[in-house]
Amino acid sequence: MPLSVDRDEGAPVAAGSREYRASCVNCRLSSICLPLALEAAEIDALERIVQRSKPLQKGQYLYRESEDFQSVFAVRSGTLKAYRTTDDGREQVTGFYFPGEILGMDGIGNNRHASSARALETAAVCEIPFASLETLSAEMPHLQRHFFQLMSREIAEDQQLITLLSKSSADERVAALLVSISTRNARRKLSATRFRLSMSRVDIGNYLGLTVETVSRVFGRLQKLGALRVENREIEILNGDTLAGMADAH
Amino acid sequence: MPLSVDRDEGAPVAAGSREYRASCVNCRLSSICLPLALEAAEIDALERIVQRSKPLQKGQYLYRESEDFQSVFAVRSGTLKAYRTTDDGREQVTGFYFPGEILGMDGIGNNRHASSARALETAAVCEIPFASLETLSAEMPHLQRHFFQLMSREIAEDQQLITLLSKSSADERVAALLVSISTRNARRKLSATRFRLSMSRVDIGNYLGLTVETVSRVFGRLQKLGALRVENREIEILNGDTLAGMADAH
DNA sequence: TGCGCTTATTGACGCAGGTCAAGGCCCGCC
DNA sequence: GGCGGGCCTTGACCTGCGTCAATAAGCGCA
Repeated sequence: MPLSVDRDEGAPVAAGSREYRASCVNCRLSSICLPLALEAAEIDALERIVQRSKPLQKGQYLYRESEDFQSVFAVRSGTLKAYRTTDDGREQVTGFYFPGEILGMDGIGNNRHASSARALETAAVCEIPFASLETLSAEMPHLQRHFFQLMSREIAEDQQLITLLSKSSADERVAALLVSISTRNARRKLSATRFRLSMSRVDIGNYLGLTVETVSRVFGRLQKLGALRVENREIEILNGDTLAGMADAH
Repeated sequence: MPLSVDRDEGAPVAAGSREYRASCVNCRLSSICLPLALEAAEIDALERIVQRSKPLQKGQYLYRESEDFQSVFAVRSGTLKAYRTTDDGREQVTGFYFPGEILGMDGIGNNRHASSARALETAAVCEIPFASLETLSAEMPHLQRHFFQLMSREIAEDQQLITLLSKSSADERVAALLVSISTRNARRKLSATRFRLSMSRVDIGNYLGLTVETVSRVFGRLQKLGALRVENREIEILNGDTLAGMADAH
């Protein structure tokens, strides 16, 4: 039996709303996506620009590299990966995005998506047209600040990945990813110790700058150490301290 | 004889202004730092918040990791490096900043600098208090957009570095850095083919995820290939195409 | 319930780049 | 102008991870 199901995590806590327009007030992810001290009127203005689009099937694109940039997106449910393609055709996964997280911000710079994004499983997103967001930000200082902060954090996270790729061993990289997923799960009130990986070993390896084989061997090693129990894509963290220790050592 | 001297590249084109307040209108770097269609009144408002601080000596800190975040900075002259320290004391250089470029944006996310920055040689910067910038951005849509774009580009550049670290050989990494420096020099109307590296081999290696020895050997190899002439920190690019080819291959 | 495809594991082997060590050179300082 | 310390180079050796290859295990589909 799978440890988690693919439910719509962004669903309103109280059921009943059947309108199409987004309802940020009722969204249980808003504490992650919009941790803002906004007035009721402000939230209303925000909801007016946010659109819930239809769910993406596994493998479907949310946007593609070098397409016109129009919107950023908040994940409601499911997982997406973002990746860029190098001139010679290789791919580099630049991030995994879980419910409550925002993606697409790398396209603002020159009005063109700098990466592609596709669903790793059935996923739903909220679309936030960037032009509207800009207008609204000028009127709502909280919102402006919030987006500056979101982007800044994305920079800081990328720098952490840079450090990881540049300085850490295969074991440390995998440990760091698992810790990251665990932490992000906890933020969403899901289990920090048992979860199902939505990405393949190939994606993990690609993200961490490793081959599939190495990722597989690392899982084996971590399991032998007793830090982990791996069963296909189901993960159980048996010793979080060991894992955390590896993650930021070196 | 060194190929370049350490002059104040941000100096006004026309001499004579002796005021302390920044003069963006006259700054020859403004096309890089502020490529904006701003009204005279707007530029004036901007200048009022920007402060020229006293020059940094080589090795001096502009800011330190985990210090309170107050401002972002634009480089006027010289070069700075930004780096973060991992829990176990290792350093990871996350970027080099040349005249006209902006640094410090990774601190916005949680009001604390996410990295340290220090001068690689005598350097001067313009300080831009972020609180003032936010206020001004709310009034000046162009400016707001400009900063969203700047941050977005920083994300996109970090992603490029991620790809480089994850997928490229030592030769390709070094080639990519040299091409990057060359391009950025050209933007500032300096020679794209002859320049002096302001950073040590250690810094280069650290940035690119390589050891000093490897960097040194790569310089040797590139020289043997006839792509480059290296004399201590003086670089002459003899075959830009070869270099560019290596930089984005793989 | 079985077929075929994709995904994951495991082993054997090679190599790019790390590590260790030894000089040499540049440059600031007295 | 010579002394000292950091910076850079070069060589010899070693190892972690990539590569190649074979097999197994999951999963959608009929």
